Amino acid sequence: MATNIQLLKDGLKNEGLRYTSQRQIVWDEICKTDDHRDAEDIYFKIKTSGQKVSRATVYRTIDVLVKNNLVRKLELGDGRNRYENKLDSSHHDHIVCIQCGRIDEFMDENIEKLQDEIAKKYQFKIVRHIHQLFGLCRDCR
Amino acid sequence: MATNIQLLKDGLKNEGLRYTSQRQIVWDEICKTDDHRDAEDIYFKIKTSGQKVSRATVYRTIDVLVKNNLVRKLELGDGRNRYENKLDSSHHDHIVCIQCGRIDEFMDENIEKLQDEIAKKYQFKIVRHIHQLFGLCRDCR
DNA sequence: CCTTTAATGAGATTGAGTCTCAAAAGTAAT
DNA sequence: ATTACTTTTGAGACTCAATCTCATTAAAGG
Ligand SMILES: [Zn+2]
Ligand SMILES: [Zn+2]
Ligand SMILES: [Zn+2]
Ligand SMILES: [Zn+2]
Repeated sequence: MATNIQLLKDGLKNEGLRYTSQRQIVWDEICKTDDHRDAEDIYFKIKTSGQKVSRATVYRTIDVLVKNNLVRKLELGDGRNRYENKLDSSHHDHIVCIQCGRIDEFMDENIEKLQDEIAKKYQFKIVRHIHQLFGLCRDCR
Repeated sequence: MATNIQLLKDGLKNEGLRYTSQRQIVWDEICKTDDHRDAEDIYFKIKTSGQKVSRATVYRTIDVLVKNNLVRKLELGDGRNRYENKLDSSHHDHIVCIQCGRIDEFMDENIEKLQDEIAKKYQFKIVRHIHQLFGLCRDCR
């Protein structure tokens, strides 16, 4: 956890931003699990734990963390963004159960390479991608 | 265009739904271009053309068309769904310019196959996927 | 400390999309 | 056509995630 604090401090310093207790609280909460949670979840977890961070600050801090590459934003296309810490996870994409909400992670080096080739073909300089598979998990079929 | 009308009538009949002038107007508007437009765009295009279809009906009709496989919904993760007609286009994914909004279409048989393998590995039965590449197009670099 | 500047909180606002319910219109049988 | 029944429509209220406003609070550096 000590290293998490330093990660945050360094990230903020790099951007010329200030280290505050609220930002630490939000970052701590996001580091607590490897789930893919939305901002409201994170906000209410903090709230019910008795700590005081406003909704606006939670949203603003999450944006800061995403920009600083500490958190990844997951766009599932259902109107709620999800977030996951990037503490130890390298790049991956997601396979989502439309029944129970279970989210598994996958990473396929070949797909990543093919994406680069597509970018070259269309003469785009890619900065990010969204790749999600939706279906029924083993338990839900 | 005559065939478009029949496509709509058949699609509605299959679902036990009624053929109405409003549904025809919405479907016509979506068939007019091969763009990837959001519901508000479609609504205002109809409105400014002098035809009268309410916002609620435009949204409801688009849903009907998506369910009937006449229209594809595109989830770009920015809070606005886009729609495109499926008149002649087979399956494809999208490569999007984050600067000018340009959307190109791509389709890679190998990626599609690799997705199936991932689904097998994770024991999911896939029903759809989202795959979008975001970056700068040639003109915007 | 003191000053400067950024961050926070409470609540208003936005914007896409959905819901409600009375009125209108399609459908089928008489 | 008339009637009876059911679905669809329209206007506007409502929802929900997310953003914005602005007065107050608190970092950071000297
Ligand atoms: Zn499941
Ligand atoms: Zn993940
Ligand atoms: Zn561009
Ligand atoms: Zn397309």
